[in-house]
Amino acid sequence: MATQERVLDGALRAFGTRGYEGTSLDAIAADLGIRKQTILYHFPSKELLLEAVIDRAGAELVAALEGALARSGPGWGRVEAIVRSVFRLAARRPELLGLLREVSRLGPPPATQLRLRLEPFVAAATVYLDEEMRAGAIRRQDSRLLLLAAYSAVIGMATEVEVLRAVGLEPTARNLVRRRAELLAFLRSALLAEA
Amino acid sequence: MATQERVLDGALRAFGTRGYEGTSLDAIAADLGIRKQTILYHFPSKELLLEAVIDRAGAELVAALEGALARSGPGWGRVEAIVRSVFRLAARRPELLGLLREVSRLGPPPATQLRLRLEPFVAAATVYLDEEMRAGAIRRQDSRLLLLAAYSAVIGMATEVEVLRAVGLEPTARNLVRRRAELLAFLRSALLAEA
DNA sequence: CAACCGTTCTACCATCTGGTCAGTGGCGGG
DNA sequence: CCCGCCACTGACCAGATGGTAGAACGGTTG
Repeated sequence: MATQERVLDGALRAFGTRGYEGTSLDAIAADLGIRKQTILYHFPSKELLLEAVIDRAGAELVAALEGALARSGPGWGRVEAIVRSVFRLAARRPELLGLLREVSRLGPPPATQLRLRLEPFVAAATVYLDEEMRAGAIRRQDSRLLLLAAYSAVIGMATEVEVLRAVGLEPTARNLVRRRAELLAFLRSALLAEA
Repeated sequence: MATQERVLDGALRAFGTRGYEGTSLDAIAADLGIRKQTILYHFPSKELLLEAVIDRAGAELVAALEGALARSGPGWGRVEAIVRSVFRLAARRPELLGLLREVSRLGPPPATQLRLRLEPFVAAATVYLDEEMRAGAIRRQDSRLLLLAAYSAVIGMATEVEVLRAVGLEPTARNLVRRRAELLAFLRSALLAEA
C-alpha cells in the first residue's frame, strides 16, 4: 500500500484508541516501521495529519452508513440497518467509532470539520424521523433530540467497554450480538408509536 | 482552602475537560498560581494524582446520586431523580461527567478503580430495574444491558455538546431543560411497560 | 550519462514533560 | 532560643515531543 495511506491508517488506529494527545508521531511511525520524518513529509504537521484522518474517517463512516441504508428496506428496516452497520464497525473498525468520540472531545476545530462531513447524513436522518412521525409510525417528539438520544444509546451500547464491565458483562463477540438485539428492542419501544 | 484540595479541584477540572494526557502538571499549577513542585509534594506522581482525583470524583458522583435518590419518591420517581441529578451535574460540574468519559477511555487501571467505587450504586440500580420488571412496571429485558443503554442516553443527552451542534442545536441553559424533558419522555417509552 | 524529482533517511533542535534535590520560610514545642 | 517539621519553591535533569535541514537513494527523462 502507498505510504501515505498506511500513515493515515496507522494514525486513525492510534488516534481512535489512544487519543490524539496520547499518541506521538514516533509511536505511529514505529508501528508502521518507518521514521517520523516520513510522516511529516506527507503531512506537514500533527494537526494537519489529524485533519486528513478526520476527512478519511468521516468519508468511511458515511460510506458504511449510506451503504447500509441502500441495502435496507423501508421504515423500521432503516433503523435496523444503521444499528447493524454501527455494530459491524464496532467489531471490525473500533478505531473509527473511537475517533468519533475523541474528535467530539477535542472540540471546535476538529469537531466542526467532522460535523460538516456528516452534516448531510444527519439532515437525512432527521428528515426520516420527521416523516415517520408524520406517518404515525414513530412517537411524536423533537426529531433532533431524539436523534441525539438514539445516537448516544447506539454508540454507547456498541463501544462502552468499561461501562459494560461495570455492569458485570464481558465484551465478547457473542455478547456484542446480544447487545445489538437488546439495543434494537430498546430503540423499538423508545421510538415506535404504541400499536 | 487547603492546597491539597485546591489541587484536586484543579486537576479534576483539567482532566475532565482537556483530558489526562492533554493536561500537564505545569498547566494545572499555573491555573492555581502555584509551582508544579507543590503538586508533586502532595501527590508523588501524575498517575497518583489521577487516582486521587478519581476517588474524589467517584465519591462526589455517588453522593450526588444517592442524595437525589434519598429525596425521591418510589418507582418512576427514582429514574426522574437520577436524570435530574445528572443534568444538574452537567450544568454545574461538567468536569465530573467529563472525567467519567475520560476514565473509561483510559481503560483498565483507572477505569477499574472508578468502577469499584461506583459498583454498589450500579448493583442497586440493576436490583431496582429487576424489581420494577417483576412488578410489571418496566418492560422485561436484561437489566444490565438496559442500564447501559439508559446510561449512554442520559450521559449523551447531558454532555454531547458537539453532537448537539451537529443536529443543529446550541448548548444553552434553556436547551438543557428541553433536553432533560425530551430525555425523560424518551426513557419513559423505552422503559415503561405498555399501560 | 546527467540532471531531476519524489521519497525516505540521519542528524539535529527547541521546547515541554514528569520528576529530583536541595534548599527556604514559617511555626509550634522543648 | 533554636530545633525540627511542614508546606512550598528555584534550579535542574533526562527523556520525549513536534518539527527542520540536508544528504542519500532510486527511478524517469532529456
